[in-house]
Amino acid sequence: MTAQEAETAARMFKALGDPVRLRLFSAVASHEGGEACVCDISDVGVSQPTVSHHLKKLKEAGLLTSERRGTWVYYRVEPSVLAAMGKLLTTADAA
Amino acid sequence: MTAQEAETAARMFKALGDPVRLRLFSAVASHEGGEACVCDISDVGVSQPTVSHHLKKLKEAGLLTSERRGTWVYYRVEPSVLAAMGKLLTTADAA
DNA sequence: CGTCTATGTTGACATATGTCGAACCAAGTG
DNA sequence: CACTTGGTTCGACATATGTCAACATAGACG
Repeated sequence: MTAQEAETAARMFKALGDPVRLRLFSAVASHEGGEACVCDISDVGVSQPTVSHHLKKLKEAGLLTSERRGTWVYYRVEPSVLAAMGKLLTTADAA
Repeated sequence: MTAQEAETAARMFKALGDPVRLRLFSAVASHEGGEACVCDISDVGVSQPTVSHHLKKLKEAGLLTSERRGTWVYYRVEPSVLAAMGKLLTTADAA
């Protein structure tokens, strides 16, 4: 595993390395239709700006995408990235 | 996913959220016999104390175990934890 | 247009993190 | 016992991170 590969992969793991982000991510992933409005998942125990901040981080890490539809903003998971991380874990030998 | 579950899982993701740790972890996992002496994996571009520091973090996160055999200290991966993280990723919906 | 609701952005601040050099411990060797 | 090699711990420091309150923006709706 090269330094650059590690850098890229570490960004994704790091994004999930915060309890609030992990819960937000899980909430989006488990929500009906694979997407969730912010208002549906923002009861994680922190203030609303903090939720927004974490969602932005997850988006920057490439784990989520967002789309505004009218009043609400919907987040959905990026499936390919999920698969890549899982593979990296189960076949760490080959990495 | 409860706050406590998230806290526990996030610790593991966080541990892999640093490029140096990810490389160390990958190096141990991919090493012959599933274990590696520190001297075998310490060429990741940081000083040796830093390597030791990161290995300690990985150990605290439950991802690695260490054992001293004579002069050298050997690290090996904790397979169960790996499986748990992989499962958490691929079935984020059920989490 | 004005205003209300839903999100995002900014600024500030306390704490955590990654890094190193120096000092320290552990085992082997003379 | 002194010396060397492998590894950890300590102390310090710069930077990153998580958090909030305050402010800003985007649509909806009258």
